Amino acid sequence: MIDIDTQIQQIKRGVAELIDEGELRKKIARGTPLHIKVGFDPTAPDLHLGHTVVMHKMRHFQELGHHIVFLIGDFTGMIGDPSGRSETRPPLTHEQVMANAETYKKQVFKILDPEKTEVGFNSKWLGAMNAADFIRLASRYTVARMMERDDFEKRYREQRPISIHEFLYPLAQGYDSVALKTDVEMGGTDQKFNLLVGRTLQGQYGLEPQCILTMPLLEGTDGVRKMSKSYGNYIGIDEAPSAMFGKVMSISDELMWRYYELLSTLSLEAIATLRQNVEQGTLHPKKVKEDLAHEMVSRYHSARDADEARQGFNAVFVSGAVPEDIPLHECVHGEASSPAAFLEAAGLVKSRGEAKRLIKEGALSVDDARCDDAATPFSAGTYIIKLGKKRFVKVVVR
RNA sequence: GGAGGGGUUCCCGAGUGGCCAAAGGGAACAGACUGUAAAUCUGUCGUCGUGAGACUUCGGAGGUUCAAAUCCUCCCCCCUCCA
Repeated sequence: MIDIDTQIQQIKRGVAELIDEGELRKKIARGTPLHIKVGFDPTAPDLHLGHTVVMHKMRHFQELGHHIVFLIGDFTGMIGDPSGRSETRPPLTHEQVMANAETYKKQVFKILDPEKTEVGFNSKWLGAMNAADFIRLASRYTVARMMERDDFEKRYREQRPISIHEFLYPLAQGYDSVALKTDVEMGGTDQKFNLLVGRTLQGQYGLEPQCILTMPLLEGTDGVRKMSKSYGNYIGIDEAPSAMFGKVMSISDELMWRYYELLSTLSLEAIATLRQNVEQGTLHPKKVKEDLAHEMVSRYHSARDADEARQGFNAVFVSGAVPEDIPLHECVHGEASSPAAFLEAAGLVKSRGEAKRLIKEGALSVDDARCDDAATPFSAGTYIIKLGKKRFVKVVVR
């Protein structure tokens, strides 16, 4: 076994909070692999870089020889983690859950070691409970303690609805820890409340309370809100190399350091050196950001893809070249062959009016020349159309 | 069950009969500037139309009126307090 101090040191790196270090030391000292639980929602199989922060920590535990349970919350998914935004979701069918689980596996094993990962479903024990069991579970927690949760407290204060079943979510998640006799549960800092409920419930059921480890939430590409699919500020780990590269490049310099800290495998010392060099002006921040983008693309695709993405990025945005693989749109001369018409037909804009506005704003260029004319139909031929900075389409007029 | 408050365009939020496609902010998009950065400045931001203008939108359905997001009726949903 790796000695305890080394383990603790590695485990603590990058975490937001660890409850409680002393307890964790004792658990490790037992010498048997710890049972680490991390829960995932069954509805969102499109993982993004925000999810990977926790996964890397899971990976660290695996490397230290511990046992990871990747728990898919197929039962709790029927409730939906209370956020105030989401309504109750319709329960997924068993087939959907299994399909999502497969998608998860495909993605998470880019980070986790499949040999050392147990994939579980919490419907196994939660689905087996009857109404009386649930009442007994609910009796273990009080409304006052439930209202301590930031989200509940806030919504109550703002007179926004809280449904009773939302109280069941933390309880059910907490019960998972009872059922699995979890030693450590991990999650984002937003999960702290739920994780603590698990800790409390374990005590109520006569078990040794789990340790809690929260990881910082990664901000999305806007640098403000946490990365989330619903905010549209995410970088998916299944995204194409060029898209992934471009999205990383679009983050601010300040945010870049945050991404380095939470996503890169570079040592904290190495990152500090980079930062120092940038601040002293001896290293260009764009280069540093490119390296980060390269690292991400290499991890989820390949080093070669990353090289190509870097080249493509610089070709398109620095040298003004046309990217490869741009969509093709065909139309017939005289029929919707005016700029405004084919922009709409090609799906680059939502309406004819939007196309016209953009053209008026000077966003359209045809074969590298700005085009201000929304109405004149194109004559037969092939044109490379650029709308704004990022949207390209090849138009063939017959 | 009773009393009161509320549901507005992607989000927040103003708007109590015509000047409202609806203030303001945010997001988004475009232009300038750059490192496709960020920040900043400028502009756009319901649909159709070159335009004048037409059409659809303010929880839902009806109604009053020359005219309704604004008034009336019924219904649906949310919140608070009392029971």
